[in-house]
Parts: sequence; C-alpha cells; structure tokens
Amino acid sequence: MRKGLTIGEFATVSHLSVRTLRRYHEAGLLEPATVDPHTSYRYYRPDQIATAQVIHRLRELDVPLAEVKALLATDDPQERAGLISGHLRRLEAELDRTRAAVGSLRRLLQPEAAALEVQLRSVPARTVAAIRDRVRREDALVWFDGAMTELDAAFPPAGRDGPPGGQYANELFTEGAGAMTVFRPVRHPSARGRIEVVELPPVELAVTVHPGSHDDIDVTYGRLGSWVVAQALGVDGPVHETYLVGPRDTADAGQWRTELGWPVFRLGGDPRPGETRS
Amino acid sequence: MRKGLTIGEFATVSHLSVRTLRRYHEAGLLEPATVDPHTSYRYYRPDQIATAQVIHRLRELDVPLAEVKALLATDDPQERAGLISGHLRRLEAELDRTRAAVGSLRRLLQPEAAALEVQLRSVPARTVAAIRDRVRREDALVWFDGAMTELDAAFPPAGRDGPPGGQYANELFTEGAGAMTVFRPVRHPSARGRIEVVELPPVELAVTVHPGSHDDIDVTYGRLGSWVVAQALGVDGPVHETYLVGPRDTADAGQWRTELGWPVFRLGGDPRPGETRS
DNA sequence: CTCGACCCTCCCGCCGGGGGAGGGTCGAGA
DNA sequence: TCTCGACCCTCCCCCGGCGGGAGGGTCGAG
Repeated sequence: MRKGLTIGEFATVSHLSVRTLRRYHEAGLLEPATVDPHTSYRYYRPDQIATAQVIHRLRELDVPLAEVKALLATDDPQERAGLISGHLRRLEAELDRTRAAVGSLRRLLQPEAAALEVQLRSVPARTVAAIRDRVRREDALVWFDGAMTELDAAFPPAGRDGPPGGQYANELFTEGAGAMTVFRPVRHPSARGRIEVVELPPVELAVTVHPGSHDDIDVTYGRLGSWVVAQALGVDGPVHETYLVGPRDTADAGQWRTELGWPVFRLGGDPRPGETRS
Repeated sequence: MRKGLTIGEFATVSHLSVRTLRRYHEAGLLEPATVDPHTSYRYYRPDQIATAQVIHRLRELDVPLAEVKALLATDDPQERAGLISGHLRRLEAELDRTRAAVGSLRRLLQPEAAALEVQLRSVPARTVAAIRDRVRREDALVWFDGAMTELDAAFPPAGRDGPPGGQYANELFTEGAGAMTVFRPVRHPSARGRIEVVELPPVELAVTVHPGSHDDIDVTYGRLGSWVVAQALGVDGPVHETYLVGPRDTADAGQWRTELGWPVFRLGGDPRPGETRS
C-alpha cells in the first residue's frame, strides 16, 4: 500500500531538489502529508504540488523562507496580496538602487572630472526646526522623505530662512544604522509632531558642492575626505548636507546642488572638548 | 609622524565598514598602503579612496569579490569594460527571470483554471536530427536557442517532418544540471556540426498541452504529474516537449502551444528493462 | 603614567542551500 | 525468502559576504 509520493518522486514532479524539500519540511514550510514514525520517511500527497509551486515562485523572487511561511499560514487573500505587493515594492526599490549604482559606476570610470573646490568655513550656532531619529540605512531614503515633507508642511515658504539641511552620523554609512537629523532654518521655530527646536552647535567645516543626482554623492564625500586629509586635518562628527537645489525644487536631478560639509579639526589639536570623536 | 589613515579613518571617508575593509585586505582586493610589521596596524593612503569607491559600486551590483579583484588587476580598459558589461548582462537576465516569476506568481494565485486534459499515448521509435549536451540550468535557455538555431539552419523548412521537440532529464530541474536534447524530425537525417542522428526509443507518455509563455510551464508539469499519480502511474525518465507553436513561429507568447509528455509506467509493473528509474 | 579609544586576530552566526559520510529501508526479481 | 541496488534517513561541513563579540595589544592626549 502506497502512503503517498516519496520525497524523490515529489521532487521530480515539483521541480524542487530533495534537499530543498527536506529543508522546507524542517522550516515548517511544507510539511509532508505523513512521516513514517519508524523510518522517518517523508510521504507527500499530490495536492501538495500546488503549494510547492507557490513556494518555488516566491523563492525565485528571493522572498525569505520565514516570509513565505507567514504567507502560507494566512488564508486571508487580502493579507496575502499585501505581503506580496510589499515584497514587490522592495524588489522595485532594489532595482532602483541597482540602476543608480550602474550609472554611478559609469561616471566613476570616466576620466576624472575637474578638481574639487573646497573651502574651510566656521559655521556659527543656529537654532532650527529639526526631526531626529536613529535610522537603518535601508530606511534612510524613506525616512528622509517623510521627515522633510513634515517640515515643509509645518513651515510654509514665508516662514523659512534658507535651504534645508541634514546631519548624518558616519555610522549610518559605515555600519548598518545611525542618527539622522533633517532641519530647516525658520524664522519662528516651534515644536510640533516629530519636530523639535534644536540648537545646532558651531562647527568648523570643510565644504564643497556636489552637483547632480545623489547617486554618486559618496564619491564626492571621498574626494572631500581626501582633501581634508591632504590638509593635515582630521575628520570628525556627523557629515552636514545643505540642499541648495534639491528634489523639492526641480525634478531634473542634473540641476541639483548639494553642499557637503565635513567637520574637521587640526591634528594634534583639540577635537572640540565635550565631544568624542566618533 | 602619521603613516597614513588608520582603518577607522579610512572607513569613515570611504563609507565602508572597518570589518569590510579588513575583509578586502584579506581577499587581496584593497591592500593597505603599509602594514606595521610589529602591530599589524593597517594604514591607508588618501588616493586609495578612489579604489574603495569603485569596489563599493561593484559590490552594490553584487559583483563577487573574486571578480572585482580580477577587474582591478587589469589595466586594459577594454577588458575592464568587457567584464563589467558581462556582469550587467547577467543582471539583465536576472531581471527577466524576476519579471517572469512575478507574472507566473500572479497567475498562480488566480482561482484555478480549467481542468487539465491529459491523454496517454504510445510513441513509437523515431529517427531524428538532434543536439545533446549536459547543461547547467542557468545556461539552459541560451543553450536551447543556440542548438535550435543550428538545427533550423541545417534543415530548411522543406526537409522538416513535424514540429521540433526536446527531452530534458529531471535532474536538470531538481539538481543544478542535467542532459538536454533538442531535436527535429526530418526527412533525411544527417550529422554535421553538433548535430547527430539519433533514434529516440519508443515510450509511453502522459501528454498535455501547455498554452502560452514558458514562464509557468512547471506549473503545468506539476498538474500533469499530479494527474499521473492519481492514475496510479509512476513518472520516469526525461520529460518530453514538443513545440507545436513556439517562439520561432510567433513572437506573441500568448499563442504558444507546447506539448508536455512525461514517461509513465504502471506501478508494480516493469519500468522498461534496461533503463534505470532516474 | 593613565586611560579610553582604537586596533588586532580568532571564532561563531546568518541565509539557502550543495556535497558527502555513514547507515537504514524498500521492493522487484530469482 | 533472500538479495541487491536504488532510495531514504540524519549529521556535519562548505560557500559568500559580511556582522557580533571575545580577548588582548597599541596609540596618543592630558
């Protein structure tokens, strides 16, 4: 008497490997219909092929096994569709990143552009309206958009006092996450929602302007850092960005102008007492 | 006296993590300018930032470290461009697979289509012109195109005797690679180039027709397999495909018709002596 | 000299499997 | 009923490209 399809037969008809089926069993993703308690042989029913197909497709889309499991666990087709379209959005975002990297790589391999114009600037303390948070790198762009939109809504053009900016801890780039601050200088700062009134401390900056899309902004950061080192200065503290012309001003990324500032200190000198060099 | 940037400083200006830099050193990808022989401290020169940027971009494109190394090792910009565009082609191919999987998943989640029409058929032996090879799954589509093009070129329409077909070992799907055969029935078979004259043995097939694009062809395979099992038959041997209407007939994938045949045998019966059940 | 921040090496974990060892089970044929 | 080869089982190690953390050495400013 046959108890069902053996794992090998099931592998053949489902186009999955035996190993993979065992792993899906172990992960609770696709339990065999019966498991012989004596021999531990796995036996599958033909109607489980359909489930195997769905898993196969989801895995082709790199949906993690845990997510596949969650997806299969719910019967609510609405929730299912939500999970799937969520993943498709992530795929889209990744595709955008890939496109950006391709473009940036192309530009990177061109013969070097004009020399970087850098100046040292002492920025006095300023009081601004700001939103701060610890953010993971993959969430950075979404968080930025949300925060900047909130700032823009809270302070209409008449109340603004210069272009918006941001400060980003270096760990945000070198590690997986870090503190982000976006701010707007405004005539009458006031807290509401996530917005706080923040006094930005005075700082000595090495400043340059990055033209165009932000896709290769870290190339300019690298060149700026290289300049700083060549001046026998040390870099220190979060990077400063000022959006002279940004996505909120024109959709043409070629027109954007972003001022990049890196806090510096004289080597062998005083790294601004009261702050640690991060 | 400073010997250069410490790894932490270099991490900050290059936007790579300290761990990652150590790994790139270990992999021979980005050697520090000097390594203190006593303390093993790594020191970098500012001009290495540019290399770090390139590596960063390539890694964003999932170029394997080994390939990045090869890329950096050559100065020939031509060869460089070749390696890069090769990788970009691979990214494109992957994107196509993703698109196919998305579409197929969508169709898979629709309420079940019409019942599958399956028939059992005894196929007599045939002598055909064929190309055979052991192929890895990721190369399957390219190999297929090449082989079919060669067959088409060798036997113009007047000499043909029915639609082309293929036979594919099940390991091709369940494992990483397997034997592939594409063939054409022709009036006067003859060997030339990769083409051999092959006698296909007679076989008992469970046959159905898969309409439309090949993106979800394995769903139909699953349903066919399910039917076979329900008839108390076993599946055996390589799958057979006949391209009744295929890409060489019309560009509209919706019109394609592919006959799928799975060799079957009666359970408890004789699995065709002389062959092992794969 | 001290002390904290930095650096070193080494080992383990993650994911989604593949490779292979070593041993038990199944079922068709004689 | 026995045999024998194909199949199945579990267990452990490997891959790539990092991250986490232990345990210990080094640097440099006060």
